[in-house]
Amino acid sequence: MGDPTRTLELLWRDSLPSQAKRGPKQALTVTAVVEAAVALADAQGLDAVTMRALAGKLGIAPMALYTYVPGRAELIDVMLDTLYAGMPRRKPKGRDWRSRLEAVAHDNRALFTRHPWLADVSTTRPPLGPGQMAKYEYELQALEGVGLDDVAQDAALTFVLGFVESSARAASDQRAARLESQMDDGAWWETNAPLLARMSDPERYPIASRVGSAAGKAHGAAYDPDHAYAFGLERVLDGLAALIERPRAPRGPARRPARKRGA
Amino acid sequence: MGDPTRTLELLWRDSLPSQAKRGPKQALTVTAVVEAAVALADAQGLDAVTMRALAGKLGIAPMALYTYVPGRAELIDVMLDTLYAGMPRRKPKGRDWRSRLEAVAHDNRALFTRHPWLADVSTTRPPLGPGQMAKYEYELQALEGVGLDDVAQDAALTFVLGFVESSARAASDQRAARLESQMDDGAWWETNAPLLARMSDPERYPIASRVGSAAGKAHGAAYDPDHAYAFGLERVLDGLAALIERPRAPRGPARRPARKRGA
DNA sequence: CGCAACTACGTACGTCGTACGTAGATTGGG
DNA sequence: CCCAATCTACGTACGACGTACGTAGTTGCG
Repeated sequence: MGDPTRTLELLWRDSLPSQAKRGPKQALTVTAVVEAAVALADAQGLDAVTMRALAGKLGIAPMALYTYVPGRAELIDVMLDTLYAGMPRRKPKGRDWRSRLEAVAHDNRALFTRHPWLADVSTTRPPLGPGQMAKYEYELQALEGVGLDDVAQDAALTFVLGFVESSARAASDQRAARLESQMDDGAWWETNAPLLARMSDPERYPIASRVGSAAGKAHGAAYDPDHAYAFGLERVLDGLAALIERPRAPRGPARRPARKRGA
Repeated sequence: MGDPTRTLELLWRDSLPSQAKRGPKQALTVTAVVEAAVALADAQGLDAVTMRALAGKLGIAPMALYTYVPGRAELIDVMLDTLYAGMPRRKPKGRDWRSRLEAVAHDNRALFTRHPWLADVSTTRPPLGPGQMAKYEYELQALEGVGLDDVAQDAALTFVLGFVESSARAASDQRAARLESQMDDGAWWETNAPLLARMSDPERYPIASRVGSAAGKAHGAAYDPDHAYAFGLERVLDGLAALIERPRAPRGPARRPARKRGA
């Protein structure tokens, strides 16, 4: 990422008092630049967002971009926050925490689906912009009033979002591998099966062979992102349920004894 | 990553029948190249593993590397598989599945700690090398005999490993941000607090302000990777427990009705 | 022995982000 | 009102990077 302070000013540019400036007016706006960059990334991936390509799309010289944005890293920061700002904000407060959290997960997954290049960006610790802020506020609502203290609330949300990002990244990795090798999973397997069969005999790897081929047959591929997401989300929510719906005990150990935290 | 078939041959190079070759013998071995690359990545990060730098370290010309490895992408594939091959393989079969899985998670986390550049690599779907294979076989043992069918066994392991990678990546992102901004969390906060205070008033973002500052105070930073890992791992295991230790019911719905899989 | 195959490597190309300097437009202060 | 301060836009250029390509030299098989 880029220089944090400079990025902060950029992110909050709309809320910031814009003092009158001396020189000529800018032909474009930061927002327009960011939107063009997002469109470019959506269409051709993050690698296609080069300063030259973006400038060409906007009809300006490459170096003119630097009057809008300090550098490529900061541009990407703003792209991310812009997307966050545009996420849906429903009001599903009436239902149970589980469906609320599920909705949060789905919305985030949808964002990764719509903008696959997000998988190439560090979304865990982006600079704190207005979009991120509003997103955080909104998503925390899903966990309000379920009996978690503030620290646990934050940790739980981080946990859910981390899972969604992780599965989105796995899906993106698979997509990239498929694109690169120019063949689908079936063709890949056909090409490499002979070699693999000779290498990975079921005697050396009995469980791996059994489980691996079972999973492969079930999904029609070595890895099924949709199934991994559906499976994982259930586990994530069940895991949080064990924390939230733990039998009320004002003090003392819960059903299971407390567990030491490993290194 | 690189060309799959060529990479496979490279990965299984030790098990493959090496037919006698015509020309002069190679001065180095693929293994030596890979080990040097790992050392370089450990010391200075994955970006520092340039073909020129690696060649310099090995005392050969940059282009000579291409006689050992088809390209940089394939080199990284082999680096990853080499690390997998060297992971510890204990025999904790006696204990319960939970501590077995916990050990698997810890071992993987330790690998990310020892080699932080792994966070920059797609570890979810690497080419199937001997290291990956042995790792898969070993880690599946933790889930043998707990009553999961083969497909669920694979999904459960993927789930656990995905979590570990996700938290490792978050930790790595934070480390990178710290390095780049040249200041620790305290200094960053001091610098940017005035700006942030003006932007993010607690009236617009009440929950975020409350929870965010509580989490910040508890960890002494905006994000605590160790806590996120400890918290998350408990949830991961609890979530799997809900699947594994589900009350035996030969057929029909479990305690909760089956859930539809979202898009 | 001769030739095919292989290693090692030097040069060079096309890509990238962006530092730097400059020309021209704009506007606030005297 | 004017000019100096200040900002925009941009051209050129630098130092990375991965790696395509061609060549010289070495080895071992037939």
